[in-house]
Order: sequence, then C-alpha cells, then structure tokens
Amino acid sequence: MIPEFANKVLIWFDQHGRKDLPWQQHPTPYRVWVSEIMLQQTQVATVIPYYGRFMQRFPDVLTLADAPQDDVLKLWEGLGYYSRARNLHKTAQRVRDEYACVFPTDRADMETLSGIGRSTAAAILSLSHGQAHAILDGNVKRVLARYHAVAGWSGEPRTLKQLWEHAEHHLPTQRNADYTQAMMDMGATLCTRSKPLCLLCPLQDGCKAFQQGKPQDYPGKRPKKDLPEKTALALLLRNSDGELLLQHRPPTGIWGGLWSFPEFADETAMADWLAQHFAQTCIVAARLPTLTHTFSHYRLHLQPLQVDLDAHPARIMEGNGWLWYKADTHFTGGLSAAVRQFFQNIE
DNA sequence: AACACGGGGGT
DNA sequence: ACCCCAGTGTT
Repeated sequence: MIPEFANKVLIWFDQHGRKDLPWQQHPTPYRVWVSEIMLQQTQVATVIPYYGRFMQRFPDVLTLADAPQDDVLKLWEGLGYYSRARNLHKTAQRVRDEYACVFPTDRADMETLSGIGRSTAAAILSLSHGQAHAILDGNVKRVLARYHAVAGWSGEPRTLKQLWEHAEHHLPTQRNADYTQAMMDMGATLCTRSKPLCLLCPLQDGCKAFQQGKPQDYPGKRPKKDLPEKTALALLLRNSDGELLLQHRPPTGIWGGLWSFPEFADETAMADWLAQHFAQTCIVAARLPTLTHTFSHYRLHLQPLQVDLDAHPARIMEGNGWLWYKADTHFTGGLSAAVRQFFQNIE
C-alpha cells in the first residue's frame, strides 16, 4: 500500500530524484553502509571523491577488516569526525568475525554495530534490501518538521519522538528503497535549510509550514551557547635532517588515532618533557603564528614553538607512536588538521 | 561568524 | 533520560 504522501514523493522521485550516485550502483549493504557513514555530517559533493578512493582501496568488508587502522584513517583524512572511521573499521571486523562477512539483515542486529544507529541501520536495510524502515537524517527531519509544522529542536527528545512518529506513519510498504532515497533527495535539493523551493515541491498541498508562509521557521534551532577558548602549545621539534616529530594521538578525543605535533599545556611541561627525552639542551628557536581551530564545543588556539636539535637522535622513538616527518614523507597514517594546516601555510 | 549534521558514551 | 563529545563545509 502506498499512502498519498509517499505516492507524491515517489512520483517526484521518478522525475527528479538522484539515481546516479556512486553508491546507488550495485547498492550492496557494504557499499551503502560506507556511503551512509561518510554522509553523516558531510555533504554528497564532499563525499563522492572520498567514496571512490575508499572503494578502490577497500572493495569489500573483508579487505577493510584486514587493513591496518592507519590505512583507514589515511583515507578519511580531511573528512572529520574520525571516530566514524574507527567505528567503520571495528564494525568491518565484527562483520568478518561474527557474521562471516555478511551483514545482518535484522535491524536490531545491525544497530548493535558500532557507528550504526536507528536511522543508519534503517537506511542500509532499505536501500540495499528494500526493507520497509523509516529513516530520520537531517534532510528527512527538515521535510517532516515543515510538513507537520513540528516546532522545537530535534535534539529535544519529545521533538525527535514526534518526527519519528511522522516518519513511520508515512512509510510505504512498496518501493521502500526509492522512497528512502526520495526523502533524502527532497531534503537536499528542494526542502533546503534556506530558500526552500516550495513552488516545485510535490508536498506543497499538505505542508503546514508552507500554509503558514514560514518554512524557514522549521525545524527549530539548537539553543546556542558560547564556546570556551582553550590554548595549548604545539611542539615543532626539528632534527638535524629537517624532519618534525609527530605523535600518534590516543584513540579517543580530538583527532583520535591521527598523527599530530606533541601538545603541552605550558612551557614548563614542554621543557620537562624535552629534558626527559633529549639529553642535549633545547632552545626555542621560533614562536610561530598561532593556529586557531574551532570545534563544535570549543575554540583551540595552538601556539607552535619550534625547537631545533643539532642531531638526529631518538631513532629509538620511532615505531612506538612517534615518527619523524617531512612534507614528502611517505607514510600511511592520517594527519591532524593542525599538521595539515601547518604544511599548507608554509607552501 | 553562525550554523547544521548522526551517533557514541557517561551518569 | 539526560548530558556532553566531536570537524568540516555552507550560508
């Protein structure tokens, strides 16, 4: 059965929906899964080149599971939210070990996998198997919030609950994959955050926000709070070969699992650390311009201090979460935004 | 400069 | 059930 709402959406999809995205070709659970994880917090145009490189290097779940984590992070470099890449890798290993490389077809099973919540599980099963599950990503939230004039921000549990109820209510039992894709496409191309193209929208008739004449009022905005500012010192320790010391960051927290400059709260901490690891006297050679990084919940000011060593010591450090790096060093790990920004600045 | 984005993890 | 965490691109 196809309810009226879904029928209009599907008719629109047949004429205007996207059918040539890379992950729509051979939409296996693996290919759809990778695309859905990349598309979390990231737009289609950004994802496409990453997706191509990823599929070339990791054509199937076994290849991904067997790869070193550094290789996975390297291909994720620049996409942000690196826990997505770590979860992707971990989930590939679980699918290999617990499901013999075949993704579960049950939504509850799928939701136990790291990085896959209700909406992503639903999207994978809908797009790859045509199972009738509702999704609720940012695009669909916007369409439904406007159509039903759902006030409030979807970060509030009761608003989110209402949106899920609407999503479930409109679900067709036929053509579910097309419907899922259509809802995402409508949110991305028609029912956009600003300047929605209501005149082209197949749902205009029943849309409460349109009737009120204020589609831009939905969905409700997240309450804003001001960002704390944090400062830290980044050590640019250069050896006599002109290489810089990089540290493998811990698996969680900012830039988790990526390689970055050693970071210190203050100069005392840095001096102590240098004295402990390097017998020779270390003198700050330069204070470089501050790098500023804005995260969603704080702003980080990194003051780079350059320290030059008159030798190439501490080869012994290599391999244990440390490495000496030059712009042309070939290595497979991902670099933090700070390191990439630094090398961009000197180019 | 403000804003949006899905899920994990802790309490 | 509630909070906090995390990076980049768009507007």
